[in-house]
Parts: sequence; structure tokens; C-alpha cells
Amino acid sequence: MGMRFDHEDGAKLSKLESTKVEMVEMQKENERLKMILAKIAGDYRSLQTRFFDVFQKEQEKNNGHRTQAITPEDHEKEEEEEPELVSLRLGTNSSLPKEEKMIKNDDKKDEDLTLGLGDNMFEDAKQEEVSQQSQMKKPRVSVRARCDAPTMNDGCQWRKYGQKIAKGNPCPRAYYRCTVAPACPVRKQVQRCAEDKSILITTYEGTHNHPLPITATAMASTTSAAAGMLVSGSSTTTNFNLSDNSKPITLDLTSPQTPQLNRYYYSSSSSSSLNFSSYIPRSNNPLTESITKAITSDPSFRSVVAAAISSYIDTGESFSLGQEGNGCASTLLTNFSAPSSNAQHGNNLMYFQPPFLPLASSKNAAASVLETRENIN
DNA sequence: CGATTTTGACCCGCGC
DNA sequence: GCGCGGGTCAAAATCG
Repeated sequence: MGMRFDHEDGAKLSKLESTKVEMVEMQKENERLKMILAKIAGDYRSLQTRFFDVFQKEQEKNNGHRTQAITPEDHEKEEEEEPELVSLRLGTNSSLPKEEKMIKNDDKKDEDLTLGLGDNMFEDAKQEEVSQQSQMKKPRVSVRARCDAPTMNDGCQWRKYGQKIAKGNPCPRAYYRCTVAPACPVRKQVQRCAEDKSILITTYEGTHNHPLPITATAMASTTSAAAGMLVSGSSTTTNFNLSDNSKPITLDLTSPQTPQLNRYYYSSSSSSSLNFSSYIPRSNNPLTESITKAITSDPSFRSVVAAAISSYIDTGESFSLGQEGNGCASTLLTNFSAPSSNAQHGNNLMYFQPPFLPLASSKNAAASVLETRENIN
């Protein structure tokens, strides 16, 4: 067949070559992103340490009083608007719950909110107060991920303390609390998506009062980065309906069709299928706003999220349809080297194991995954 | 036998 | 005040 048309063979060969080159470039890019991730994760942790110091000092100094350089009005609102939620989505594409679909229409607004935040200000005091505040606020982070196991392994230890059937979803919602440290206030809710039962929605609430296990650190960095972006928001660009504070702030990390930030991070990566957009209902607090600006305008911080996904993509090739059953039982993040030891070498930074992200390279593969899982459920 | 899960009871906020 | 729904408690059951 091919013998008849040498030029066809030649064309195939050259295409093969260009594909190879492309792959090499992508690998390089991946390495670079991992380097960035290592740096950011390290920075994040040192910032966290510093924050805890400051937080403790403030606690002692004010004996339980919150110090905020904001108006009393803001303060009041802040307390009233406790329930804020950050939501991350991993490995979803089509089946969004209805209310989230509605939110999703506002992608452009989201761009304004997240990318349009310009000012850089890491003014110490403000930063500290804001961090402290986010501590107080019991931030909620929701992660949507394809997962067949009852719960995702996120590196922390959890103890189940309840289960309920929530209205509007036949799947039970399970309640867990963190048992890594005795008095850790962090809780999580786990529930399958009603529309697509292969999607597991995990909502974390609160802040750990202990160092995270190494396997959990990367995830925490990711979600904290997201939370940092979302806990506040820009009052100038926010015009969502805010009367209902139970409305989640949503950060969407998944679907293939909206590559805004995807493009931002993965300019040459045609194989990735990530959507990363955020929805920020509101901010009344100039301080949180400041910190948010600082965070969101820091490309490297944002890269944490992107790089995490990138890492997954990097290893995504080993995704195996045969491992569905225990996919989520495997560690979400592995091989995350400690900064103190060898992070500066820039290798083995962080890998998402493939269990829950049917991302990327092959649409057919993703489709098969879905089919297989349908059968399981 | 300690840790974890299960599960019905209980509590609390919210809307009517 | 009442019912509903979501979240938590805690005793019993189960697991490793």
C-alpha cells in the first residue's frame, strides 16, 4: 500500500517526526511547570508557617478579638457572610448540575474577576490580617472529581461521623472529620453528583490545625491557592446575585470546552482538556480583596493549580481502564518531595495519579472510562 | 481491643 | 409554633 506512494510515506514520517518534537517540547514544558510548582509549594508553606506565627501572636494580643483595618460595616457583613465555598472540578466535562450550569454562563465575567486583578500588593500587615481572616472564615473548598471509590484519598486521615440523604440527590452525603490531629476542626462532605454518579463531590471546610501529611500538602496548596483566589474577590467587578450566601463560589478546573486559563498556562498543550475558571460572588472586605489581588496576579501562584493538573497529565498516559475499582483508593498525590530535602533538584515534584481524571489524550479513552463506570454504578 | 463505621436520634436554623 | 432539611451526636455494630 504505502509502497506505491513514497511521498505519502515521507509525509507520514515527517509528521511522526514533528509529533515527536512536539512531545519533547511538551515534556520540557511539563518539567518547567513542575519546577514552578515546587517553588510555589515551598513558598506557600513558608507563608503558611509565617501566617500561623502571626495568627498566634494576634490571638494572644487581642484575646479573641478580630483585628481588621476595615470599616465596622465591612466587619459586620463579613461575619454574616460566613458561608463561602470554593469549588474545584477535576475531570468533569459535560454533566454539570443545573445551577452550576447557570453560573457557568458567566465565563467572561470570571475572566474579569480573576485575570483582571491587577495590583500587586503584598503589604505585610494587610496580608497577615487577611490570612488571619481567612482562618476565621472557615473557608470551604469543594473538589469535583471522577472517582469510583467511596472517597478520594487526599492524604489526610478522616473519620466518618454521619451520613444523610440530602434533598435533591438520591446519593447519600457522608460527613467526615479530620483525625490527623485530635482537635483539628477540618471536616469534609462527600457526595456523588446526582447527574453523573462517577463524579465525586468533596467539600472541605475549615483549616487544619496541624501540618499536613506530605501527600496532602500538594493538594492543600492547590486548593488553598484556589481558596485564596476565591475567598474574597473583587468588589468592583462582582455583580453576581449575592442575596443567597449559600451559593458556592466555584472554581472550575475541568471541562474541555473553555480553555481560557488553560490557554494561559498550557499555550502549546493541545492534549490537555482543562477548564479553569472561577466564580466569585463577592467581596466586601478590602483586605481580602488586596490579598486576592496579590495572589491572583501572581502567575506562579496560579501555576500551582495548573501545574498540579499538568503533573497529572504527565502521568496520565498510564491511566488504565482496568483499575477503576480501586482508582481512588490510590493516593491522590504521590512522590511530592519535601522542600527541605531535594525540591531544588526539580524532579519528582508532584504527581497526580490518574484515578480520577479521564483527561486529555484520547477522547475515546475518556468515553470508555465513562461507559465502564456506568456499568459499575 | 481500639479504631472506625453505621444509623437513628437529636439539634438548630429557616421559611411559612 | 411547626415542619423541614441539613448537620452532628453517640450507642451499637463492625473491622483489623
